[in-house]
Amino acid sequence: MHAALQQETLTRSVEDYLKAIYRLSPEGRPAATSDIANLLELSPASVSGMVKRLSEQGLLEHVPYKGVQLTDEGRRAALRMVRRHRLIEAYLVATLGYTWDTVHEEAERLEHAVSDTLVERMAAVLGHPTVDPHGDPIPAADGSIEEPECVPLTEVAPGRTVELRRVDESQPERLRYIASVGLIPGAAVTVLERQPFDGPITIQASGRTHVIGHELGRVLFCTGDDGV
Amino acid sequence: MHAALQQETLTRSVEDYLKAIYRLSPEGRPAATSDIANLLELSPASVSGMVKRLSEQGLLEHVPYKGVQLTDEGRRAALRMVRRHRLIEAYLVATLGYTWDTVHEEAERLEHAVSDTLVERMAAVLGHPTVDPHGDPIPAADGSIEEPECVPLTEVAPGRTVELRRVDESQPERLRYIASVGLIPGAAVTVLERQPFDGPITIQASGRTHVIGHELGRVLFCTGDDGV
DNA sequence: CCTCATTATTAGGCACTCCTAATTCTGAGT
DNA sequence: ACTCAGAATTAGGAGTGCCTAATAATGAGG
Repeated sequence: MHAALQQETLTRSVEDYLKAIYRLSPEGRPAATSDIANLLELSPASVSGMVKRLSEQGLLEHVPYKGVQLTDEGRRAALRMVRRHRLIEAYLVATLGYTWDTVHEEAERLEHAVSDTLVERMAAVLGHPTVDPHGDPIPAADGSIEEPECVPLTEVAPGRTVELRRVDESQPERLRYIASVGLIPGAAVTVLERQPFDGPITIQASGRTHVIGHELGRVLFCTGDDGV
Repeated sequence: MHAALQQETLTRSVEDYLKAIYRLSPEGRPAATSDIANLLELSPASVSGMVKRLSEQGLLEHVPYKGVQLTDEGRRAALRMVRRHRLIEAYLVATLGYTWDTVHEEAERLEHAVSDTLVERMAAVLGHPTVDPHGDPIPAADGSIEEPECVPLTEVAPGRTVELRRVDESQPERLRYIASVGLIPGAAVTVLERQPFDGPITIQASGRTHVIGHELGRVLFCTGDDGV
């Protein structure tokens, strides 16, 4: 009821908290104070304080010492930010020469400044894209979001060829490396070999063979021929 | 020396103060506290406080009870914001369907969020424009700005035909009216009649005749055939 | 079931940016 | 010169959002 009123008055910080909590609570499992503090690079004490305020405002449900979850209103606000962020990334890459390693930082600031009108115009110019440059799905304006069923490359059986859908990484240097190896969303990747005990993975992508670490494999999400 | 360091840390508020003071001190004449308060819609007391802090930071020169001027460093920062604002306006109008009456508000928020990189890319996409949609000159990246010699329409002699260069107005409704009468930058305007005592002005623009109030005439800046 | 490391919260502070109310300064007109 | 309205400043206070240090709760291992 007062959602519309508050929507106008969320501060930059609040928007960041909501986005972080959204990111940290897949399937609505509660997020821990320390994880939020880590993600936002703040002290746990600061997070405790803000969480308390946001709970009182009805954006979060907080069980002290247990964790925090978004309310419906909080989730709406979070998804609005996610939509903005990903559309801005898509727009900057498509029209202003940004690359996927540089676009995150710019979007991180712009997402708090753009109007709904501007976001929707960018979406229209791009033909209403459904994924951002990293392959992350873009929530619809009504807040609905469709996460494709993906598995990390670390779980693809040797011999299988899969399509790379999403790269869950934000460090620019790592992204540049990943792109340099041809691992961009849409690429076909064949797993040639997988060493046991979280060892390296040998793959073929864009016709070349590469050995990648297990840790890197964990951020590369793929769908296979059978839909998984 | 510490200019570069501070550049990174100017807050939104500080940027707005600098921009306001720049606007209020043509030719470096000091700006009055109350004028700044008016423009930013703040109390004079708030302005006094901020002015004191910014003076201590070296962005302003303040003579208490007299007025405030930008230092070189403050002017640089102000011009940077003006450049951003006007380039953003030009970009939004050129590529995202904005009109001159709606673009100011969006730019007002974006100017605080964009990176130098983004601003320069927008400039490049537009072919480095020199004026914004209202005809205001866009400062160069080095801070130089070239104000064309203009006179308000209220000072153009009857019978003269001039070119409308700049419309110094930001209220959307007024801008829509002005555009509806064909008074956009670049338009040729002939002054047919001027009533005395700040009375209305009869003009011809886009082949039609209009009578406009003195107050409106004061925001329409023109250059004539003889350069003035 | 008790202890203790981990995690979270509260307490107390600070910087920023705004406010209203009270005070002080300035300069124009007598 | 003096007064006084208007402009500017200072005083005091509030909300946000962060911090460090101190305290409290949790739950895993002995």
